[in-house]
Amino acid sequence: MVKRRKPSAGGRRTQEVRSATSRHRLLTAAAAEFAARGFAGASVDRIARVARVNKAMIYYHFASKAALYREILRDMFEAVAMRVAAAAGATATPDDKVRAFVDAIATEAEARPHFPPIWFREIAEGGAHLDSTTLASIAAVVKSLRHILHEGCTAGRFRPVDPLLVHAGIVGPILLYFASASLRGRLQRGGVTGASTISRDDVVAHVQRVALMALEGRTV
Amino acid sequence: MVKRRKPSAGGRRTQEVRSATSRHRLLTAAAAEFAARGFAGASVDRIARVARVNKAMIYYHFASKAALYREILRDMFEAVAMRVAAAAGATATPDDKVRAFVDAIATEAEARPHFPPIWFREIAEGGAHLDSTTLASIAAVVKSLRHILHEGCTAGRFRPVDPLLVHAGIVGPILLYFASASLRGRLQRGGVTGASTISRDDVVAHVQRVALMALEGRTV
DNA sequence: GTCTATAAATAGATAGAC
DNA sequence: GTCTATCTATTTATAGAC
Repeated sequence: MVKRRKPSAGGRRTQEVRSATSRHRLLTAAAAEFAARGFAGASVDRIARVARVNKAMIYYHFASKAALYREILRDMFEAVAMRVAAAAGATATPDDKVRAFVDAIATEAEARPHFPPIWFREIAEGGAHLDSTTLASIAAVVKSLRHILHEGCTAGRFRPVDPLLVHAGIVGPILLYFASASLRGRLQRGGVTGASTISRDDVVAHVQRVALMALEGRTV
Repeated sequence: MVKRRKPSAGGRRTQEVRSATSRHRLLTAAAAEFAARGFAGASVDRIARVARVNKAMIYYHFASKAALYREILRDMFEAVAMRVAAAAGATATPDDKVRAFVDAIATEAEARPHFPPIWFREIAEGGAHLDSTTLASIAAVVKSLRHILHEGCTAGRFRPVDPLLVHAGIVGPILLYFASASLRGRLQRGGVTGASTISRDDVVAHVQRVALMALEGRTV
């Protein structure tokens, strides 16, 4: 998923493996740091300390703090775009493809705990750190969804709805659910009942159902 | 909306007005800074510069950077909780109350441009800066919604659905829409069509419709 | 690939004059 | 209420030894 770009192209196998470990540890620690404090608030000292790697190694593997952050974003959205494209390209009914789209978003959000917080933060700053590659991945997600919706329309199953509205109706709740896990815990202790009894499957099933209802012909 | 708490309780009228202006300018600048860079990334120097106020004034009006941030959070969520409580307490059908709830969230998100980004960021750090007052406001929003849903169930209009699922289905898309305005612009220029043609009313109407469908008896 | 040492700028916060 | 000046810690990043 994460590929090395810079260091010695002709490096020996051992070097590559060692480098991958150090690089990978940095990426993991950095993802947690960026999720918890945002880009501007993240500290490269702290990232290096958590990764148990010398700080100078950050600048050996990456050009800058911003480049490290962009690599995390690129990796995150590439993975989402690929999983969503697989859902859209499969052989299935439009209904099942919508369900698969919802599941794909949830699966990525669950597999990468730092994805929902980082995505929220990147939205908050207007996508300031998104390079063209990552922007293309995000666009690909919307395009996959539009493709699914168009198929559903052609098949007479869906009525025409703006893909971005459907996208917001799926991604918004899913990200909110995964990003707010710890906050729900605090709310529940504060008297809001039924907060943490919702499971991942409950949320996915609910969002799938609601998305499909929004796409059907009926109007409230 | 924002009330002074600390400075001289017996202050003269003129002082209070002067103070309110300086304080208000700081709060406005700080909200923009926290929205754009997050709590850890925000700089009190920059806040003071944008507010055209001496940096030391921040510590005259507020105990610390954290206290300033908490005051912004408190104000934001108090306003939302009040508007939502008004929607829940009005004389109307359960359906109309759900519509009013959606509209209340959208109205606050629109009136305070820094609300969606700050809310996203605060979720991203697990509500680390939420004091008990603000936590109570957030809980009150969920309680208002639960009250509306319960009324609808009693009236035989709604089937029982977890309020937090409905909450996520409303708040997630609305915040996503308002927070991602500038990102949608970039996506559209990158080839995703139909991105910026969606209006506030489109989103509100869509979320209202979808929320009500989710609450009806039918199952997909 | 990994380390130490350090440069150069900026961070949050305070003291004290007016 | 408002200001200047300043303390101390931390920031990103680099130079250069090994």
